[in-house]
Amino acid sequence: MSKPSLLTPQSTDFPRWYQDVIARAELADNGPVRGTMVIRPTGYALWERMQREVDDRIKAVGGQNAYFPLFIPESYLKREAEHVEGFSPELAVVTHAGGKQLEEPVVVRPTSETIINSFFSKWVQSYRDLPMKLNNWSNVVRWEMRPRVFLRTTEFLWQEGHTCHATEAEARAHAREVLDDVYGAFMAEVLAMPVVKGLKTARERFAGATNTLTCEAMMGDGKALQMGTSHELGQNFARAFDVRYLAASGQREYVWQTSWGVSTRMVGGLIMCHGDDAGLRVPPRLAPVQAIVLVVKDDAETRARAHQVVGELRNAGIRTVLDEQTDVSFGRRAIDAELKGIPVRVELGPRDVAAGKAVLVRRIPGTKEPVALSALVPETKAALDADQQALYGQALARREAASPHVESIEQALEAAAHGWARIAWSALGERGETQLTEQAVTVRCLTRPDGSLPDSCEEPDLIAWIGRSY
RNA sequence: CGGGGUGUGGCGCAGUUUGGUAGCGCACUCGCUUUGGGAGCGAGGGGCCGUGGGUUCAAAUCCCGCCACCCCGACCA
Repeated sequence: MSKPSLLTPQSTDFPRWYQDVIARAELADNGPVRGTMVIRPTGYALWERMQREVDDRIKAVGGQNAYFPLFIPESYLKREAEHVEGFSPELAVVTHAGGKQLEEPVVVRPTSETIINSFFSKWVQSYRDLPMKLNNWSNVVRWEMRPRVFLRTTEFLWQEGHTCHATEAEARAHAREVLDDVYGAFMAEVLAMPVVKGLKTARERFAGATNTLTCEAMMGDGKALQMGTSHELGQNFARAFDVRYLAASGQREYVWQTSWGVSTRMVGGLIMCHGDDAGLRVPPRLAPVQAIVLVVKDDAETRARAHQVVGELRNAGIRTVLDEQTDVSFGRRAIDAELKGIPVRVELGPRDVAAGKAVLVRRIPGTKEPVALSALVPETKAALDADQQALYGQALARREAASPHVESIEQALEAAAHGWARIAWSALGERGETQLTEQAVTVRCLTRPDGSLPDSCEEPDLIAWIGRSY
């Protein structure tokens, strides 16, 4: 029996491949309104795991969860000039409610800086109230021109952190702490995605920010995806919403602020970064299901042994499910597990049970080997650890191989056909950036030559990372 | 908004050039046989062919208008 290729080869038609994986792994569907997304249980489980991991890290840097309204008075958006200019084209505005026209329209939040600052102005009174670090897990709406499932949907789920600090230095340090200890660490350690952490250029900066810090990841086809972002807001919103505190000196001062977020886009990034032609590959530390025990044939002894194996794996702290639907063909079940990217599959049939063994199938390296049942737990643990590292290593190697250092705009454009390029920011400049934009290539971010995060775009000797995005 | 393309059962498509009353694969239902890599055979159910008009004895097919969606750009977590 020949096995047809599961998916379109990703090298030739990557977005199509991506859509295919999403549909066939039962992660999400398109909603009835253009650009909206319905997340299925399998996809949502990935998001839940991400939420939990990110939430833990937010709390570790002092963040507290709160909740703010979905509807924002239109006038709030208008208080910060750059902010309203940046967001107005993509706002969903409610003009009618309760059966009549509203006196003042309300917008469905595209982000919550304005509404949260209206409360900060009440809640922040003294230097003793600072720093105030709030986080809002919410949904937001941005009517984008070109939606794409998970990557850029009209409605998306995210977390948005908003903080107030007494000094500029403290705010800047916090924006960097979030980028490194919350986002960068989570992406590297859990998502197994190496990210370049850098500064956005003025052109790419968030509307209303004084600096935008970003995590950029390379996808399997060489394109770039902004995985998360952390903004220094300066005192822009503090002035617009009158967020002031009484300092120890007795002076009233405006606070210095940050805001930062990651979204369901990370689910898309995960798929496009690690997926292959057989579907998803989910890093073990993230995987909602780390191991699936598959009963090969309808046999009482095999079934009993499989239940026992599941118990042992669970006791060892491995998130495990049992598949004993022997009325569905073996191949179907094996391939479903593969498509969904479950890191380890334990196949157990009568032959294995008789031999005191099981077949350990690892999704990430694609290996398959018999393992003694007595050694199954340690072998599974070792495989999960090794494969988490391997996935990160593969992604990093791909990025390094596809990010040459170049010296001219022509060379940069050439490299951007397949991946990224690194070029001296001084050799590019804002004029060069405009020139790249005409070819749909953008400056993803600026870093120092050693890859660290610069203090500002004006620092000498910066490196511009350039590439295409979705 | 600019440039391409597509609309035909739930999904993916053929049929359109050369009009003759709709077909294939997957999925679904039932039965039997299967189950160590997307099972096989048999029997079924399901479509006023995007939409409005026109030509014709006859339109998925030809003509005119409209609408929707997709892809490539502008937007972007």
